[in-house]
Amino acid sequence: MSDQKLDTQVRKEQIAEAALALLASQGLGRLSIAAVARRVGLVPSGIYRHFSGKDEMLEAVLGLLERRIGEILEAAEQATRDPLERLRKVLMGHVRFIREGRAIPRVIFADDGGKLSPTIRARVIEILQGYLGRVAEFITQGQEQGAVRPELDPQTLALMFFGIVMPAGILWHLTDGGFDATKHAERAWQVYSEAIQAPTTYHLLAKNVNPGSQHARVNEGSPGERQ
Amino acid sequence: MSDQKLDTQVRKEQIAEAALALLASQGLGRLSIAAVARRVGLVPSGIYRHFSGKDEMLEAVLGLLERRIGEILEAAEQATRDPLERLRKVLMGHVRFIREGRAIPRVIFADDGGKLSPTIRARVIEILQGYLGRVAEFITQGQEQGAVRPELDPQTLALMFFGIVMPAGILWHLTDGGFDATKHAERAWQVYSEAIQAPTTYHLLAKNVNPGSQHARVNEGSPGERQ
DNA sequence: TGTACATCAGTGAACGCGCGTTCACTGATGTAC
DNA sequence: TGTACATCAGTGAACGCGCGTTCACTGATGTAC
Repeated sequence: MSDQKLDTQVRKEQIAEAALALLASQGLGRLSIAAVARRVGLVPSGIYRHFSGKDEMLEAVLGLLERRIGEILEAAEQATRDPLERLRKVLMGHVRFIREGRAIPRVIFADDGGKLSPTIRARVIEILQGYLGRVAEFITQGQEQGAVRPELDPQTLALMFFGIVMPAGILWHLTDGGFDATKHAERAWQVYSEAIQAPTTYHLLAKNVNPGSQHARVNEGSPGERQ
Repeated sequence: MSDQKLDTQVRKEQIAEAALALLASQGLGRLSIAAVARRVGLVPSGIYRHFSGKDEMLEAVLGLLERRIGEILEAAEQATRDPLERLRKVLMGHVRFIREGRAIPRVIFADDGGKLSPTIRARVIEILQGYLGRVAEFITQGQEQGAVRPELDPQTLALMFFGIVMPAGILWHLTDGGFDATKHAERAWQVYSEAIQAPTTYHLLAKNVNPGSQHARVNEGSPGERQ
């Protein structure tokens, strides 16, 4: 069945990668050893050369998922210093993942009706809370910079942010891609960002026009067009 | 196993009810004939006296679920004429259901990784869209009455509303009730309702002071206290 | 009111299926000489 | 460079389990006389 023998370290990664790809369409609970083995070109029992059992494989795939989520967050952090813009980038990153059939939301929200072992379940919670914590950090940064209303609870806003992604992902999967997740995300983002934004947002333009300035002007086009 | 023989009409309802109760902890895909039978005091094969197969049973349980959701919406409609207040009541109704371990969100969002038959999947979409449609109606009413910003898309707002309930339900289940869904719903509602509210909300008091009036005043206490 | 019968809800054994897992094996690969 | 051997990734048959489903049966219930 398999073309060649491979080092277990390489195979482990291959297997985790294959499992992650399958998660997009199957959910964590329904992911089978057989399906993963088939995708990687092995016979089901071959998986046991690299993992002691299903749970150990799931832990590997969750670790991979965690890294992928981290990558979206880091990409957003590196793309801009504006916290709101970072959040928008994260949102769009998620939507892209959904559309590409990659797993992120499916795993986290499917939750699979208690089929998961306590270990795996705890790991899912850990990843979800880690994610929400980092989104909340973006929001806190926004508050410190005066871009986000200071009276709002970052944790609540983080979960509401998640509440934009999740239903979009579910509807997208449920309708086999018929639901336009991108459009929803864009529209919802407009409502969301306006809701959390502090009344005056000079600082937002400040970074574009003159990073150090506290008093840039609003909506007057590109710097060169000033009258 | 069973104490008595019952009319199939009665049993059908019992079975659907038992299945709905189990959905809260199991999700639609993992719901087993055996578990439902046990709960209703029958042997697994006994279910087949009343339903031709699992799918027919699931259709019955989805019908019941649809009615339950309808009840929440109707209770909200009868409780008040204020569209925003109606939405708040719907939200709190959902949260109560989550806390009582009743099914609504679990079923709809679990989506169970493609395990569902096309018929059942279509039915889930139908119920979800019916629900979202009615929430969108509340929002449209709010716009007509001037309570909700007219430029916002009702469908988007409906899905964002769903985005408050869903993550709360998932976290609640995932943490075995450790997550405070009520508190989240209340905080999220504050953000959400403020975001969608039209800047001036005269009409809100109008209904309390004088249902027919277009020009009631704001924030001056009870009608008797007018100066 | 009492008896005979048809109906049909409920039973339990049995099935095929996919699953996770085990285990004795095979044979390609890398290493020691 | 060539040979002998140990290692260990990959195999395929077999298992127990829970699942949905079937089927011949049992026996309580309601009805006809």
